Amino acid sequence: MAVRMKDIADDLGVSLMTVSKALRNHSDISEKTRDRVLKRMRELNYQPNWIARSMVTGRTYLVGLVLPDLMHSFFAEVAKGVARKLQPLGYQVVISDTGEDGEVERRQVAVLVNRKVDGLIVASAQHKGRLEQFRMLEANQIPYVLIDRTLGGADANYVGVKDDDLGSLATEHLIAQGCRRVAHIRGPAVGTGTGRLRGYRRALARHGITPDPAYIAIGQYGNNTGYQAMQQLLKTNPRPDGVFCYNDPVAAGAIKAILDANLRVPEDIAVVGAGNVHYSDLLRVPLSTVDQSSALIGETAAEILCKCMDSRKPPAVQRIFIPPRLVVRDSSRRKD
Amino acid sequence: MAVRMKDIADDLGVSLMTVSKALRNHSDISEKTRDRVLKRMRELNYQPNWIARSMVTGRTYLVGLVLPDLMHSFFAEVAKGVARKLQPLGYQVVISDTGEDGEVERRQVAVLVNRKVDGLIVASAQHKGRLEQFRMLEANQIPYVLIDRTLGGADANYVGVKDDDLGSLATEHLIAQGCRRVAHIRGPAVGTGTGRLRGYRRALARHGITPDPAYIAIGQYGNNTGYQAMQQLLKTNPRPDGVFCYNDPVAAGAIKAILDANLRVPEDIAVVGAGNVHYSDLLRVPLSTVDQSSALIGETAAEILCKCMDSRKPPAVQRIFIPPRLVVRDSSRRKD
DNA sequence: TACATTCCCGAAAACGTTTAAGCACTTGCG
DNA sequence: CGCAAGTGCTTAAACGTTTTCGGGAATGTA
Repeated sequence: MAVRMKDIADDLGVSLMTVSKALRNHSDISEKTRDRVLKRMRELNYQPNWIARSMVTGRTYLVGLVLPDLMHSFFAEVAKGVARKLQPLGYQVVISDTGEDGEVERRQVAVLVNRKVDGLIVASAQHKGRLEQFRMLEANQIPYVLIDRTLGGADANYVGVKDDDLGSLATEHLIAQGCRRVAHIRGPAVGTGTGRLRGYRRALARHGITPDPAYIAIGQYGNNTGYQAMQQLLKTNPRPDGVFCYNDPVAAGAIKAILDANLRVPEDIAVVGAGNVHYSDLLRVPLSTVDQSSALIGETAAEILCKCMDSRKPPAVQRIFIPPRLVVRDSSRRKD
Repeated sequence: MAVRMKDIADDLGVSLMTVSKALRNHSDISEKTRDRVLKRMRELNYQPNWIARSMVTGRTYLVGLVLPDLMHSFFAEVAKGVARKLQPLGYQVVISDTGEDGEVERRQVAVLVNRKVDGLIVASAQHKGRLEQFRMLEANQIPYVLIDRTLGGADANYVGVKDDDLGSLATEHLIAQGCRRVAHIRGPAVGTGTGRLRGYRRALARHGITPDPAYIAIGQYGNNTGYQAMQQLLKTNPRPDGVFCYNDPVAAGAIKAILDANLRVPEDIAVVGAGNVHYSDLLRVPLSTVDQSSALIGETAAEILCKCMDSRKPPAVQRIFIPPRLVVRDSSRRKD
């Protein structure tokens, strides 16, 4: 069916090896012969067989991208960033959506390893300490880069924002806008959730505000998490006058709950999210948020991974922290 | 490194073929031998080498999913649906984001074919008639399923809503809500855009309303398309009292434009979108929309593709139309 | 001329699996 | 008893590349 190296070789009266070497610019081949081979390849529209090539080189030019939720546009944008860097280099990206489930993630990583991907980029949904899958990667010499979420104690490549800083930035902003009772709707107990919480606490401390435990609501991952958590916060007395939300979807839910309670945003309660998802300024109240440069995270992770895949010996571990960037919109802009 | 069939064979003193057949439940092997082999496989944690297998069978268990834009949550949800069906069957899904660019799409399809994917699911960004890539797929005997967007004249498997019906449904709804000057912000000139436009016209005709060309605005694909198109519509006199928008992001932009012009939604202008993206009811004005059952589209497409990949001879072409479903929220609900 | 070096090219083996064919031994049947 | 069919396993070849090694011809050097 498809044209093989052998076809070209027979056609030109040279050996298969000459064709193989010519294709890869091996120094062994004279310019004249190489041109002859390359010309014929173009004419016959020869396409190298990746599978046969992988079989012998051990490289597949496949990269796994493991994400907790593609529907969250933060991750979709990361994926675009990764693909933008990797595809021009000949890699294909295999995306796996784990649904924020650590066990599914573990299985998917195993499947990808079995598929012989050359490397992995992972935004892990594992809880602290569940690191077996990464030990396994290291045992198999498969390079990987963590994104968005660090894993406690993992001495691994990482690209993302420092969640402490993100939490501080958002909280400081609310305080600067005049909020004195700043609440927080926190995320799951993975690195990201606890880091942002820590930043929130730190900012409060810096301003001599003692954090009220009742002002910290837990938003499990799900659809209405922000709405429900906010309803809970509204029952406190006095109620908060500012809320820093784990992420934008949560913040959107929170705003809905506030408006449904006949309160105003930001006058009664100011809201800040995180992630700057692309619909943030289309919301009922345009949402202030902390941008994490999702595409940049994807691109940077891809670059680091490339370095690892290209070098025989694993290069020094890199941990790159992209500074969070505050995007102020109506939901936190006090008029005064 | 990894354990191979040969290792197990040597270990058990049988031939490599016995191991291979035992693994695949080939009838040639006695139950006793098979159990012995399978047991040892488990003990050694044997994982078949997909590449070697692909090399000889010609099947990769890779499926390409070509989408115009992962950031659009409609497609992200389709992707989840596809993966949910395919992964349990051992397939991996390779997603390719074309950025709504027909040329990029053509290249990506070629790359995926070269990667020897077993099948393709494509939401094509090609304009009418640019069908070479699909001819190429047919020539290579690679099964494919189109989703969301039909391609004029293509006699291919398809899963999606009938865009005419979607357009009619939305427009009929606006008319039923009392709108008399119904405008339309249309999408690009691919099947989806023209189909919805046709449905819009049909609904107007059914009610004896002659469509005013000035009420049809063109929204090229992009970020602010809905906002700009709506601004254009607001300049007409009399201005429309209802707008059916090509999709939800466009509708969100349109609502923003209306509110910025100090008009009310839905009292002054009712708005309906399409796609029911997951943030639709978090928008400034919760958005009425036409749901396209995105996950179901993905799952159905995956099922059809499986049938094609499993059978030697391509089964009869299937075109499955999923009925659009109206989701009425505030943006089109008139109080009277 | 003799010898070393460089330049092109080719033969053989390998990668891990499946497909196809075949072989020895048992069973079924008239 | 003789032959056909079935059972359980093995051997050989193939899939399309790359890696490794080596060899002949041309060129340079003494």
